[in-house]
Amino acid sequence: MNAGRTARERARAELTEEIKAAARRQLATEGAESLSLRAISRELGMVSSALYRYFPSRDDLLTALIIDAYDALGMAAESAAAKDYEHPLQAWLAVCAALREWARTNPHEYALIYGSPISGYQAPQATVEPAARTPIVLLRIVSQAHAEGWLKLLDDAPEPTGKLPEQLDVIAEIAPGVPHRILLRVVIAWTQLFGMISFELFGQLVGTMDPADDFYDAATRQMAKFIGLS
Amino acid sequence: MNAGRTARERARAELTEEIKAAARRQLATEGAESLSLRAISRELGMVSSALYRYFPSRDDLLTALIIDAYDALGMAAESAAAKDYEHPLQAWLAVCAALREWARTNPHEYALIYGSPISGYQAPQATVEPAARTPIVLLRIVSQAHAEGWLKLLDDAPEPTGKLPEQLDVIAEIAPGVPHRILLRVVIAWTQLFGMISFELFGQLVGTMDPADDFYDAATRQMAKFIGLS
DNA sequence: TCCTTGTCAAGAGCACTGCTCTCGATTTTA
DNA sequence: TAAAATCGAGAGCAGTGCTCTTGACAAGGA
Repeated sequence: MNAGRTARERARAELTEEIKAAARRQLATEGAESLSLRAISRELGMVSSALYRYFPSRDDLLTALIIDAYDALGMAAESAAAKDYEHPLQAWLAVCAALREWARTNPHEYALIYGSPISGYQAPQATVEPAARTPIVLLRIVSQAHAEGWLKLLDDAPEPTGKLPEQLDVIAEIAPGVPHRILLRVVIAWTQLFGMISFELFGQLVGTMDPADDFYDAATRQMAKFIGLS
Repeated sequence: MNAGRTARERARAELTEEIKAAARRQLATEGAESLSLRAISRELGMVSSALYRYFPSRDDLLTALIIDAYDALGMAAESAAAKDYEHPLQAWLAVCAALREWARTNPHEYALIYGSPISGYQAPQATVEPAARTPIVLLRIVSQAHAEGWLKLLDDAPEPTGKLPEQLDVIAEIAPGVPHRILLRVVIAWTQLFGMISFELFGQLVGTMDPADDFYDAATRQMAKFIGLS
């Protein structure tokens, strides 16, 4: 990490990390929107203007935090998928559980990436790749399950039409060989998954399915079956 | 509306509406978080402090806007469901389309109610009832379809266990007689629906399923089939 | 009709925010 | 060693939510 380079560059890298750490700390207690550069600089014992040498604007700091959050979530999914499972269904369920677990542990960071976009904030291209890590994990499970002959749809899923075939072709690059009918259902399951997590975290389930443990378990199982993982 | 009452009270009611209208206007262009009381008062030609006579705090204004947004969305769903359909599936699809339509037309108001909760803002009890309008519409369609014998699950959906039975009992009050297995799937479809809308609006689909028209249509159809509306 | 009471907009002011610019001091590079 | 790049500190600007006081006005009872 600190390979060679001048003392200045090492100090800069360290301080950059310290700023992000303080920002994350503040993010956890307050909210995403009330993240204050001045409060961070105060916590770090420096003057607010000095902070702009490391992050040109508040949005740049947010972008860094967003990328870190995507990476952390992707990492959680990947390490859950890395274990050995007898059946791909177990891998699917484990990843789903890990995603929810991470979201519940870091609600504000989850809201940062899957909540409403920050006002006047445009997500830069750099966030696209880390954002793709999580859905890629899900797709790989399905892809591998398909290759090993585990997938079996129990109803006659219709063949996608319209713009869907070419859109699914893009996704098929990650999961080669998987039929479009199944890929479409994976995307549906993906939206269901994060819709469910968001609803739980954002309080939409209060009064009905909250606490959502059993609901989450049942839903992930049924959606796994929905895509052919029985 | 303006029944009787003194001139003062009528003026107050009018100004309250004007403030909300200006806030909505500002909400549409800017974002939810950058909603400024001072900007509103400037637009209305009054001094900022005067605004506090109508809304004690920014949160109170937000609460009013949230309730209005829930009501507008609920209204969109209800009027879509009010038409005559030959088959409940058509009603389901119409309501789903109306929800997406409203969300795409009023993205910031949608984000206000289904996005990340405002930092330090606690949704008051008054928002619960208007928030329930939309899911109730969906449940009524399923309930009526069940009563008329339209519902038919094509796979062997498992019977809900754990805390689910008593949680689904609460929902069953709106859709009496509908089996728990189906109710659970309606909730799953509900989370899928709003997960999909949020993903489209918040830019999570860019690069893959965007534009999402065909995906939305296919997903709503498959989820309708998932709950037994064939 | 007068007059008290309650309501109202206005203005000043506080503490906070993101951000910019300048100024010396320090470090790196040539 | 000298030039160039980088750094933290400080002042300052324009904006924010919110509070408090002041004086004007309308409503309703005597």
